[in-house]
Amino acid sequence: MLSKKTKYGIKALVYLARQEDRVPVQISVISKSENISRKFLESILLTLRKNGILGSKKGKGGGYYLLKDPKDIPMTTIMRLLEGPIAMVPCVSLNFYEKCDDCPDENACAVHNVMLKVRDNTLEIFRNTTLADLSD
Amino acid sequence: MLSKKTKYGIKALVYLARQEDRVPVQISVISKSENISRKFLESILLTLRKNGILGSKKGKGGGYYLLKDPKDIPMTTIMRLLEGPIAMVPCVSLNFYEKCDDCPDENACAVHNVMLKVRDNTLEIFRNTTLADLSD
DNA sequence: CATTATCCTACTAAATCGATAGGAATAAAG
DNA sequence: CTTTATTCCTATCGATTTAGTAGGATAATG
Repeated sequence: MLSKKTKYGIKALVYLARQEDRVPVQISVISKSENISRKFLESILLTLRKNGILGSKKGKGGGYYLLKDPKDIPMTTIMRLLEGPIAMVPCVSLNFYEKCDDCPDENACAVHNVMLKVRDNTLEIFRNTTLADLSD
Repeated sequence: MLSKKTKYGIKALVYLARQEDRVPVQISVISKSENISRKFLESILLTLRKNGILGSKKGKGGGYYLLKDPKDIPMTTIMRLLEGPIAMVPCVSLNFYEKCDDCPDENACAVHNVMLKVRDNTLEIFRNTTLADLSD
């Protein structure tokens, strides 16, 4: 299940992508429009900024804005940043790989093999979907 | 992320599917073979039995056994039973549907639409994969 | 009746989730 | 230079979920 953090993060990014110019948008504006707790959204936007997706400006007229063109931000990037691994088990994760304690041989593991298939399919979708696609 | 419960459950089912005859297998045998905590596995097998996947026999020579042919047990059934929804958001779930609090219009929601696509793909895989496939 | 197994309920420690609180830092406007 | 508006940052918190554990009840076998 997708966390609210990720869901809210995506919604906020879509909101920013739909802005015509790159003028900073305040947290409170997004939070009201998308029905997201202001403080919670604040922490989400902060991590997006710290990871190079958003820029920010303090003080009056400040807010957040996209640093890149929406079509250059794939879902894989957003998901990995906010949600973590895309795979359902760590042993089939590309970016968050971890060996299973209980499993002596990955290639012989039935779970491993189905989940590999699922990951490939999901990854394919996320790779081919950018923030621009979401914003249409 | 897949819970250990689901992962262990699948592994145990595969173990049972690989048995030649339908003789009951004791929890402790499976737990040792698959490196799963005995007590934890006990509770997992219990829910599988309560949901018509496994049969059980008490006392000496007792244990758990599959009630159906492995090829008649699709991953969808196992997943929904142990893990819950297959979808990443409740608003695109077939069996565990729930409306989002924050979302006034599902069809206009960017998150909804990507996740619908992901669900379709994942579902397709799980529908076409049975316990028999996992056991090969 | 003794042994061997599942059955069942309840409990628990640790982690994660979804926030919330409150002030510091900074930028703009007057 | 002061006020106001905003992000920045750290810390905390209650609820829920996860991954078990404990211990006895129940039933089948010999």
